[in-house]
Amino acid sequence: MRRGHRRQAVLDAARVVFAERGYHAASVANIIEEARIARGTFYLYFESKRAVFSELVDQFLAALRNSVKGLKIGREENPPHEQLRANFSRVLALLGEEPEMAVILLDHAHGLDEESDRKLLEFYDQMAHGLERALEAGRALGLVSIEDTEIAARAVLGGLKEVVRFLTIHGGEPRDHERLVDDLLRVTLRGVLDGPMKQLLEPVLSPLPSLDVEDEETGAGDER
Amino acid sequence: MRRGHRRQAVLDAARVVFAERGYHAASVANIIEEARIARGTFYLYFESKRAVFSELVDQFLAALRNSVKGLKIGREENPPHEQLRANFSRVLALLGEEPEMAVILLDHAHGLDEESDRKLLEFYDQMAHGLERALEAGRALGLVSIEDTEIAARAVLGGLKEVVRFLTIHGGEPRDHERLVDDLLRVTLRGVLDGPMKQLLEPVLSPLPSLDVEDEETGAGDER
Amino acid sequence: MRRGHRRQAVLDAARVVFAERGYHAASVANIIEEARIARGTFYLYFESKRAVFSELVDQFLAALRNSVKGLKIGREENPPHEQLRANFSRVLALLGEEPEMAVILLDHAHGLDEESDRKLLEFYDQMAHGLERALEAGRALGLVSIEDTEIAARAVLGGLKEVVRFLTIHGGEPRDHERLVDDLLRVTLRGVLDGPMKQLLEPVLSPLPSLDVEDEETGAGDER
Amino acid sequence: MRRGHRRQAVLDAARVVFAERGYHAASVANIIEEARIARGTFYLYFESKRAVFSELVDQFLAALRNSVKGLKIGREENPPHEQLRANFSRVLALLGEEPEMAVILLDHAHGLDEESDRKLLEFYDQMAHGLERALEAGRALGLVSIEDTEIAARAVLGGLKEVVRFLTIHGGEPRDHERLVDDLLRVTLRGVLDGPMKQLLEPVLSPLPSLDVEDEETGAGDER
DNA sequence: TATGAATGAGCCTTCATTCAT
DNA sequence: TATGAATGAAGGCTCATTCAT
Repeated sequence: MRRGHRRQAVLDAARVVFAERGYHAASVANIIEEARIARGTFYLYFESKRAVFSELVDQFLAALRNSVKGLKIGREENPPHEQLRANFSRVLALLGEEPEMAVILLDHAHGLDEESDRKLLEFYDQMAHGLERALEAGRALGLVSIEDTEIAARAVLGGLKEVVRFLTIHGGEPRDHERLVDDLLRVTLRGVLDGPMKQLLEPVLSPLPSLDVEDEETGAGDER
Repeated sequence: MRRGHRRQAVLDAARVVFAERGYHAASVANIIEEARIARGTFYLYFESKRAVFSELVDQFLAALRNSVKGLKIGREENPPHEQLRANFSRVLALLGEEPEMAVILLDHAHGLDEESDRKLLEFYDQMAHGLERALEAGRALGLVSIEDTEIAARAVLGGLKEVVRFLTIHGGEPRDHERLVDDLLRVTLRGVLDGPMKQLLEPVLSPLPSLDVEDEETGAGDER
Repeated sequence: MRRGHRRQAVLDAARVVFAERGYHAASVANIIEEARIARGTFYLYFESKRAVFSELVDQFLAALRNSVKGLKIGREENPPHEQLRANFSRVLALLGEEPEMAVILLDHAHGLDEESDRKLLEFYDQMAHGLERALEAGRALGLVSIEDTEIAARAVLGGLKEVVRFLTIHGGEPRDHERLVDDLLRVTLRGVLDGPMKQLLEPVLSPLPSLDVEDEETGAGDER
Repeated sequence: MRRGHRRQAVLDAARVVFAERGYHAASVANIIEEARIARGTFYLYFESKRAVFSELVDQFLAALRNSVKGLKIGREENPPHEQLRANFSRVLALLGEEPEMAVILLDHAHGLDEESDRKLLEFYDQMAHGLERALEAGRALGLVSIEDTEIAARAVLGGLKEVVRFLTIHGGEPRDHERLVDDLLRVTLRGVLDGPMKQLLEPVLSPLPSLDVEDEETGAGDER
């Protein structure tokens, strides 16, 4: 059996097992059983249980990174919202294709060790920063009104994550891909979008979150 | 030392240790060291390591549940968006006050056992259903346009979770509470809000997510 | 509460608990619960769990010893077999009155530590020696034919023990005391064979135990 | 090292350790030290400390059962007393060959858990029932006079057990096997009384166990 | 390269005993 | 004398990793 082939088989088995049981509950025994190899063989291809896990996560994070393109603004480029939509679509497609990795990433990749945590944090930071830059660009163009783009970016990121978790882990009813992308984009963008119509919207939006000075809800009584 | 006092001390120590290292990396040895008690004393108050963890999570979930009030619609009630804002405010305040529990809940409470997973899932389901009902109510009033309220609710929930994770775990710069609540509400509501001003907004929104028939983006470029 | 009274209460509780669960499965917690005293109180009266157990056993062994009288031969004395019968009767009565102690002695008093084992061994040795001396006296009088009186004594002792175990632990149907004593004495003194056919059997039996020189049974085929 | 070989080595070590210290005082540490294996190796072959112990006992009980043959009556069969003698001989030989198992069985196998207790009790019940059937057969043939065959069977069983205990645990002087078997058989079948004086004694003995119909001893004077 | 028996550090838990009140 | 919270030694068991074949 070709070396690379065997190695991949271990990765595949590990992915299934980790997704099913999480990092700690998954034992090397489970993995070699799934991969139908001997104990020692496992360590011929991977240094440790942690190493397989890390490789799975690293590979997948790389794929996710690759599926996200930085927004480019220019006459020849697609309009920003289309670029954003394409990113959403690719990311959701990737996660949909690899539900095991979605589970692993969302539920089991945290808190294993400093190194892994750092890498994961870095990844989400990158994603968030990408979104943030897009929002800031939007602000510069007068399309985005929200000031705290860092928070907004995290919220958008979190919305994506939770929807994926809902669909893959919670067993939510599968959605049509295009429609799902649209819905997410709408929820996301209509929240931050703004523009020349802002004035018209104000009557609707302003009563909402006490944006205005004369709004006197002191928030008192809201604490538990 | 009063019995309840000592028990609380163990809970406090456990909270710190679990937040710092996660459930598995945290040993009973760590907890009793933090609590400065003997090994046996720990088991005087808790049946097992799992039991302390569960109690921490259960208590906190209960507090979170209590901090969320179902939206009531009526003349004497506050307007829905204010009720929603109050919920956001209370939840964020609670999580802000107990950052350790936020860490535990968001990063370490998954995948420990079926029972715990079920409880956690149930909790998030409840929160999501609450939001969903609110959205559906909004739709009935013509305020909310998005159809897939289930997805929208999950997205909102995820936004909240991720922002909390960002602020407590990723070490994001702390925000002013009121402003944070406002921002989250804006991101959330402007995404789902709709109403009489919709027509005016269409020129801005319609090019976005291929809502219109004549929109010809075939989804090309979505492939990964 | 008088000191002795309280102490006795602990002993009583311990007896019940030890008989029910055995030495190891019985915890100090069980005993104090049964005695309805506090943990510390237990140690006011006894040095250790082992100490209570030892005291129970020692007391009972003493009682057993007291119930056994050495056989006296003389004109004014009862005939030996009556003295033996009386001993059997008293021992069985005592064990019957304290089934818990019978259980403890027969099933749970072995192998706890060197010291206790020695005492127990000593006790059984004494009992066996008493029987042995009786048998030897019988031999001197030509009443007892068996040569290995040590083995015979142990066999008799074992018969007694097993019958008691059967009646108290195995839940054997209770017997009428007098009849039981008689039966045990008969089995012991005359064996199980009897009846009008006894004389006829003698020719069959006598070659049995290779008492005779001309006995040619090679015993071949009996080994496994 | 062959798998079965290592497993047997663990069993051997465990047998020695359990016989020496009893079940509770024996630790897995003791066993692996005796077997000169690592901690984990022990659990490679046995599920638990209890499991090794049970296997030892179960195996030995099975061997004992196999060494006992039901008595068969018929022209071609050996006479019953020879069959009985053969059984005694085989059982004693087996116990003599495995003194550790004798110790374990007699002193340490009680009271560990319900399941084990049940099995042990069952074993002794089987042995006792075997003896009982033999006695009943004897009664039918007019060879056995004792009525309470259940008690008699237990007494015989107990005699055997105690003699084995004496020889293996109490450190009794080893006996010649054939002679020992004979002696036990004699004690069992004919009791300890014998000799030319037997006939003379009959008038003395017979009033004892109320064998005779016309015997009117009311049991007076026997009470303790 | 492949195997799987062997290893041993480490963890959770129990429970007899102590001690401050 | 009585209490019961606190103690900590000790033991059973798991499982990632190693190594001889």
